[in-house]
Amino acid sequence: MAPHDSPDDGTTDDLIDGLVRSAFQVMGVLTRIGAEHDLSLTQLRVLGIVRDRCPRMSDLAAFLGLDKSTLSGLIARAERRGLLTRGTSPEDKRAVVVLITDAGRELTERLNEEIRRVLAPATGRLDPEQRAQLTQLLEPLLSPPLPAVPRPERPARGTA
Amino acid sequence: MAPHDSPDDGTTDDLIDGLVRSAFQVMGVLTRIGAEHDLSLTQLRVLGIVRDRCPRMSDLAAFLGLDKSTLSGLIARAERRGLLTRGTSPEDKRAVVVLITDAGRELTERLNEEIRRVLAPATGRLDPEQRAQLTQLLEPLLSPPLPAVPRPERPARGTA
DNA sequence: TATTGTTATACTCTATAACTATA
DNA sequence: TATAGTTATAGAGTATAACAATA
Repeated sequence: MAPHDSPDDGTTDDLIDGLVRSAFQVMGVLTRIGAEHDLSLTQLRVLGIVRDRCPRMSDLAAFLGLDKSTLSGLIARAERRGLLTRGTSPEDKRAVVVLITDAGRELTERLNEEIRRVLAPATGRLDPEQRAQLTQLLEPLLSPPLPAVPRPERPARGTA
Repeated sequence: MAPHDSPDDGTTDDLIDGLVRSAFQVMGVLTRIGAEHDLSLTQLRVLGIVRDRCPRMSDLAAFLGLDKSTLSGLIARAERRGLLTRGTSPEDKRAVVVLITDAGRELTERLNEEIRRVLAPATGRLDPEQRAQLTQLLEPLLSPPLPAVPRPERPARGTA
């Protein structure tokens, strides 16, 4: 009867169904808005991450679940468009850090506004109390984001 | 102060942040599980849709937000692997309907089990009551799925 | 020797344009 | 004439393998 062999559930299967459907819907919105600005979903995501972080290539790749080589191409294309820049870490001369440019930051802002605007009809179907409640219920499910370290402040004592 | 110029909000921006993060997380899981079976995210999704529907190519393309030509390739690859078949509509000789095969259905079942298993640690962080509540709060945000019409029953009177 | 990135290669995903067949 | 699909083509996204530089 039940979709699988858990004792009593049903709540879990319904929840997963809702989460998956909502995920596809959100991705649809992000994909469309990105496409209107010639950005893939991944590039949109990279912009959102690099907006307040300067991650190393390898950390970013790991976070995104992509191979290093994939990231090389992704960053190269964004760099060619003037949205991102590569910098070298003072601590490790092998490492490359990804930095957002002013143009990239402006585009990211515009993108975020559009996302809020397009999603507004949906989120508006809940009242503020329900929105807060939904946000709270979602929180325990979320994995932690990349630590938001804007820049390495310490001059890497011991290495230099 | 506020991320944009709404009157009082904050609840909306936090909610969107949560929805976007949860979407990327769910997509990450689906992408990984799909990849383990040599399926792209889109193909995984198509299988899930066609599991209990026989949509026409154009309807499926519209629902997925893809061009018809993109879907042709997608279905062709899945057909080559024996997961789907093409059929012709009795009502409209131009139309092609997409049908799942037994192998496709079995794979879809296995995929769904894996998704539930991988997502279990996350959903398990909520108790059943919270899961039901979260599902309910998500519901108003969701667009309707493709109508689940398994097969055209009526022999298309007037055309034949 | 191990790690960080890049490059070369190959395949999938995707859209645009041109085409065929049916309505 | 318009709609449903396919094919050809081209560009982006992706991973694997081989490589250079640094740790």
